[in-house]
Amino acid sequence: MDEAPKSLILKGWKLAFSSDSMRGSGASSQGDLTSRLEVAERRVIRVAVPEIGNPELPPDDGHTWRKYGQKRILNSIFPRGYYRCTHQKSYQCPAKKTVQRLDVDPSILEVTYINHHICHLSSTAPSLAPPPPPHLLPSGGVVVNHLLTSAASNSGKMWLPLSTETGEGDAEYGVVHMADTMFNSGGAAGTSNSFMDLLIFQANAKDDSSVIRHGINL
DNA sequence: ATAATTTGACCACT
DNA sequence: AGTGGTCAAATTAT
Repeated sequence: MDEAPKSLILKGWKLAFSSDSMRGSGASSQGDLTSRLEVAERRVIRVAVPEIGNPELPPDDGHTWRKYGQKRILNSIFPRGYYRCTHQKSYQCPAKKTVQRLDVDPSILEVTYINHHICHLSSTAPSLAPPPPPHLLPSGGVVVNHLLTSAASNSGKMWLPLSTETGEGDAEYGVVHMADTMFNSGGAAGTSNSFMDLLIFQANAKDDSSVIRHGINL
């Protein structure tokens, strides 16, 4: 029902990136399933929702997502959206992502990325996806990319720390650069790698010419 | 017509 | 039993 141009919404996005692998919830307690079968790591990114457009519209990370479900979570007044890589059908991209609005901060969207993208391999998309930059790093990856491809030359980027309102495990973090990541599968049992690199990426919309959108229509 | 989104129900795990 | 997650069918949008 809404047909708001996504391209415009991307302007002025603030991204808070926190990488964190392995959580204590669920499987880690028993240490059974955490063997190595499910290496699904989850990265939690916080983004400020734009004042315009759908507040639940997640930022473009350079990949197309297909919503496959929405569920209401206890504790949250807002429902959680489940997205999957559109290429999963064509490329089997295991990448998934969930978008949840913080009840405490409706202006913040908590996007949880699960798994990495494996698309980009086949160049079936010649003129599609001009965004080269967005690439997750080799492991540990930082999925945070900027849609400002053409604006790469733009120097209006600012990295600053974003809030910590929850004051939970997300204690204060210093600004960092891209996560380095060293997690790997398996070994981690017991390894305390609760590190979280947080970085905020503010896209300056100085360059309107930046093509943030990639062909979505078919 | 195709593809994506929507909503509900089902399933799995805790 | 409850919650969270996924699938499936229907609907809507492109």
